[in-house]
Amino acid sequence: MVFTGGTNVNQSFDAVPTTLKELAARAKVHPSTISRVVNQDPGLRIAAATRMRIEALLRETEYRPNGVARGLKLRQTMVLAVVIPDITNPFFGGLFRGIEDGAAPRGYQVLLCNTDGSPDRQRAHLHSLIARRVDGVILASSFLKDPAVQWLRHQRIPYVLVNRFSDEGLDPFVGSDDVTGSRLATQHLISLGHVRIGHLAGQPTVSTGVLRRRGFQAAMAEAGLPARPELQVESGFVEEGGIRGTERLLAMSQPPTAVFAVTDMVAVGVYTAARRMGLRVPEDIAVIGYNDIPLAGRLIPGLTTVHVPIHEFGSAAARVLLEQIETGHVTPRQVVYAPQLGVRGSTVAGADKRNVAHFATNGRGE
Amino acid sequence: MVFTGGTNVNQSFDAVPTTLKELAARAKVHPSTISRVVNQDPGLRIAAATRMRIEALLRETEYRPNGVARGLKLRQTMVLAVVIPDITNPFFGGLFRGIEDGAAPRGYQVLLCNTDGSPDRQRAHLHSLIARRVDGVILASSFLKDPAVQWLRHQRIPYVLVNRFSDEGLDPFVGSDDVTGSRLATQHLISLGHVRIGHLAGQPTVSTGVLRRRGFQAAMAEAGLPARPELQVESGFVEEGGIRGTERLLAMSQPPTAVFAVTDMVAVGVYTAARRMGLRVPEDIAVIGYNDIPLAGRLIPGLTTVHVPIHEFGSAAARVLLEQIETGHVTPRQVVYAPQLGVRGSTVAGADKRNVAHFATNGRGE
DNA sequence: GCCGGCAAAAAAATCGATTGTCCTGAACAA
DNA sequence: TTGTTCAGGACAATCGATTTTTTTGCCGGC
Repeated sequence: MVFTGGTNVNQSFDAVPTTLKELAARAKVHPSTISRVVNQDPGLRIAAATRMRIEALLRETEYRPNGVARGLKLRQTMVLAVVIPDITNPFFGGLFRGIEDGAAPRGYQVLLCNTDGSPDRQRAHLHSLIARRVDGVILASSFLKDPAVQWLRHQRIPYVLVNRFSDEGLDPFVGSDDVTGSRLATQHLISLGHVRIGHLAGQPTVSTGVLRRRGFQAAMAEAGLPARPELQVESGFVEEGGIRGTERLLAMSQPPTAVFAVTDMVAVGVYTAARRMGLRVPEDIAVIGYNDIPLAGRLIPGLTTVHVPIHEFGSAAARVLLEQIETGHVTPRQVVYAPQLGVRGSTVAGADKRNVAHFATNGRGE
Repeated sequence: MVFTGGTNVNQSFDAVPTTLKELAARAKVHPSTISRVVNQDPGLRIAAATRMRIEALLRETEYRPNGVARGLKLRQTMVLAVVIPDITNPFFGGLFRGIEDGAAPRGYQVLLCNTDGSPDRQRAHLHSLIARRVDGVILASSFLKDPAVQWLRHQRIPYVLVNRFSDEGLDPFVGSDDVTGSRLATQHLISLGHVRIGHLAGQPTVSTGVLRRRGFQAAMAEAGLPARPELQVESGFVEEGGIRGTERLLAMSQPPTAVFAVTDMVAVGVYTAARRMGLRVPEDIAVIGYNDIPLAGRLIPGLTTVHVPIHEFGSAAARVLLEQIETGHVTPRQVVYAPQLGVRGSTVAGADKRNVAHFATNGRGE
């Protein structure tokens, strides 16, 4: 690393952004008058000459009211907060874009908080956010029976849970029907003739983990197949857990011929582990994931997965939140999307050639 | 989509978070006294009994000062802002984590703004951020001679440019040496015997685009090879441009045998286009990228690329920014990292087997 | 000549916290 | 007895805007 001191410009921050009071002195009117012009007060009666003078001054100085002072007086900050486990996970990247795309047109900006799955960090972030008086919170990192969510309920601040819930039906929520989705996934594997099917089951502390496992078990039972406990392995929700879980599954005397992973990232772990062990997907082991992140379509073979509208999750969450903010009421509205099966080459050899759809990111920039 | 009204709890937000004044009334002291206890005013002289009474009250009510009021009085919001093209691009995901990891331990939270590469949106975001009185801005979406950056300089607010600069040396900056990096990449291709080398060259409006192209041209010249203009194609910085650019390159009568892509995402586009045209990487076309995003190591074959410390970019940017904030001075400090070549299978067949390093994300959660 | 009525704009209160200054007793010295 | 001194808190100004309330002229009407 090269480290340069740079040219010694060394400016200090002394220039002050203009205040209403200063403008008032310049225009020889009272600050309140300017404020009304700025905010286009409907009941404002003002002499044409004065208005012109003020408007000219506003243009000249490019005056913009101090948002902090405004926030204090109006009791609204025009800031939303998003709390997620980790923005480098593509699922949350897409989710965030959905949220911002829903919030920005209405003038809101968005604070992003990563918890890394730590309840402590989640709690700390939430406390800060409430103290900051953000106008609303979108929480996508909650646990089952999450104390932080219970606390949030009592703060009487608009909030929405996304993807994961804490206590079913008690909170405003946007997500999909995880049981149905995982049943779809499992049925797909069953329909292909798989009998020994493994499940990488997330975590029992998170709703998506529990529900997707439940759907898996339901589908197995409906098909008259045994859902053997040793074939259901906790994996967390990211790649590393998928690798470990796959190693456990494939070390069994009679390993499964197919694996349903609780998320696409876990499914990526299955690919990695299979590759290390010299197994082919889907011939030696079929894999199905959940979420349909952009990466799923890029893997070779393409990852069969349960598609959920990630970006829509975000924009719907923003809608639900803004509705609460604007009406001042919290109806625990639930928006639940129906998941859909997306078949690619990780379960059906050759599917990738038929199914040429690419799930490219809309990414810009570097 | 299923849409449920939810149980009609319909609570309104009437509960008010406690204020200093209310606490003062309860403790029968003046608000200022409580404030001093909360902030552990060093020069505070207070009777033990009074202190106990106040502290008990603080614990009981879980009082936390209103951040907006505090921000107004103290002229600092403890909020930083990050402006980037698109968070769904893995490069920026990693960058953001670096920033947050650097800022959170010091008590800052971070606003995230996506511009989608639009100067208008960038300008709009910056205006809002300044009006909000964020304590500092990290800008990773700037253009060459960017009017928005020039404007930012005059706002006398702490800021740092990351990865891209606007006017070399004029602003605080964290990034890597793009010319060196792209020279490394190009020399690598040359050393493998490639003579007709194509370059997917980003955009001439962005410093990384210009500098990486310059490094490419320099390496070609140093090797006595012609850097033919028709082999240098503008591609933007994401996959779509890589696809289009590759189509143009490969449609030539004498197509290049190797391509240096300005970013890994553009290189992904090369893979996609090559695949569609039935060409193999690296046998028919060698590919090298830039940045070493996690995806690069997952592609098959693995993508040879110029490694830069993405997470470090973020944490260094946070450091530089916080230094400015805390000292109150803006030294246009430049932190420049040396890029390194990372060879994988996209240029050297078989390299993936030797080079088993995986660049997994640290992702948590869904 | 006085008053009502209205246009135009100034005043003042307020949001919630921070912080420099001032006030009140009590203890102690002269 | 009369000051001093200092501990312990109260007061008040301030940050920058918004919004309700008042004030100030000026006009016409009677």
